[in-house]
Amino acid sequence: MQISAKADYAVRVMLELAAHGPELVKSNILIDHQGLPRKFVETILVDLRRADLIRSHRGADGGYTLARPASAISVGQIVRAIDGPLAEVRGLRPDECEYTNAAAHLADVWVAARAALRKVLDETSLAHVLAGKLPAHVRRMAESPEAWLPR
Amino acid sequence: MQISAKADYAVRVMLELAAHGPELVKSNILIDHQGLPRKFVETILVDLRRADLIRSHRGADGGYTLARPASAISVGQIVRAIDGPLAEVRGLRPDECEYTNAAAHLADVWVAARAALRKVLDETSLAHVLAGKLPAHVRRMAESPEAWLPR
DNA sequence: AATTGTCCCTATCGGGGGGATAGGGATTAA
DNA sequence: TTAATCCCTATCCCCCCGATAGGGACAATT
Repeated sequence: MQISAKADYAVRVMLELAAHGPELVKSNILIDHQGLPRKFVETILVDLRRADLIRSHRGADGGYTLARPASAISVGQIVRAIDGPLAEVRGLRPDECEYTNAAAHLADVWVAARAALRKVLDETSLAHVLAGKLPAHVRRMAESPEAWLPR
Repeated sequence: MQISAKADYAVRVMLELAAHGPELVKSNILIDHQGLPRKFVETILVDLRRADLIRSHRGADGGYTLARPASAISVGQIVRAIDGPLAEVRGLRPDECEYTNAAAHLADVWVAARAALRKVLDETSLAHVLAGKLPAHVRRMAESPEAWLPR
């Protein structure tokens, strides 16, 4: 149940692109602004382009830009492009899991967990995060004081 | 964002224990009923005991039993005992993450995601899963048809 | 006290993947 | 032609995941 460094980096890079609007941004800018490891992020940028989340331009005056408006790209899409489907169990999607005996209803729990994640990650766009104005139900989640307590 | 095999196995073992009520259950029974790898599950049982989620008894007529009633043990507690804190980012809890520039508000998103997970996993007990009667808000999540669609 | 059945501990393994780097090739603009 | 940039492949290290082996500790029975 952890979020990979790669996915975290990917979202940060995308946010940095969103902040620069439609203009081309060089990888060095992204990397410096967020303080990320160079070569590693380069491979992430390739992944993001292949997932059609960003567009690239080579040569002098090259760079990267979002493939769509920041309001049309969700955090969930980015995480999925990098890490694969949300909340997999032993390499299976939650809905593909089959359980017997006492565990018969366990799949329902994993599916609910995935749905809960989707409600946050798929309904929060880069534009939301950039502006610091999250959707109401996400904001309520993040604002609750107990959400910030360790467990 | 995946649920480890170890955590999945742990929950299934716990459910099997819950199904047997307060009586001692031998590891072989648990393993056979759920079709799990023997030696691997033995190490999981040790972890669960150290986390004070189960009690064990050695010798002939030994076995395992829940440390508390099934209604007082949540799926979240089990997952946490096995995999560590929910939704960590680069080994840090979401609330410990610090971001700058365009990513300034990203921590809010990770915290919201964790809170969403907690709402499902921490409020669903073994008794709920065993009976197939999940808490209302979890059931609503799991029942939504789109929750079962891949993305 | 010997036996038996169970849990318990440590060590180990193969494989894979996460995080990261190196080096150079391809492309574009000037 | 040159310089800047993205792009690709390969590689590295290391840790962890999933899983196994073998034997030690313990409790009950006899």
